Amino acid sequence: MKLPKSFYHRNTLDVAKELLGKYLVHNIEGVERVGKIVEVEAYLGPHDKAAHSYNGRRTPRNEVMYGPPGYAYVYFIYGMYHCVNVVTNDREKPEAVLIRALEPVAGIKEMALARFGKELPLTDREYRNLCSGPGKLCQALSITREDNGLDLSGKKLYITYPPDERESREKRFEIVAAPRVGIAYAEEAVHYPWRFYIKGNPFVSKK
DNA sequence: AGCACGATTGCCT
DNA sequence: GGCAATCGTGCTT
Repeated sequence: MKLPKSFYHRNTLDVAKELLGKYLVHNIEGVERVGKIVEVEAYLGPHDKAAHSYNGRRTPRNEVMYGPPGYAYVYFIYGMYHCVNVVTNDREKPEAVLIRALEPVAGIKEMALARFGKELPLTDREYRNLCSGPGKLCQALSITREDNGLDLSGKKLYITYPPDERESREKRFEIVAAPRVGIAYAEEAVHYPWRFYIKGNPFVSKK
């Protein structure tokens, strides 16, 4: 069951935390690649020095952040990687949540081909490395700028509740809040605890 | 038109 | 732990 638009149309920090445990799905020619979201980061618009929309910056790249919530903001970084975000809160409030890591759920054969160019089985190390970072998960799910602006309640790229109802209703994990990664330039925002991940999950990025 | 750099990753010492 | 890879983007000239 896909998340309703109202899920995204709320306070971005709440959306970020509640995205943990949900399933991100990319459907490529009928084959679904699925991962459970285990790590995210919130970017809070004009007053967040780490955000692409800091100080109201609005360009062709980040235009999607200024649109309605519940859409994908995908950008290209370091000349070789992509990162995928969920646009949140109100229209015209340029806020988003970066998906930083997934626990592989389905379509793992296709993920392995996209990431490592090899067939299953993977080593334990490769398996843990499949989606344990924002660039890695985009490579594994073949998410590119072609996916920028997609409706996350659509058919191509979407987010669902986990299939086990109880899992979504109960809290079966603890959430850790920590400083965000890779934003050393962001001055006072460097220490904001807006990175959230599932405590103890082996697929979270870093060690 | 030119240029510095990035919401990263993986390889090397 | 250090650092190269690699190029689109945003800002300056």
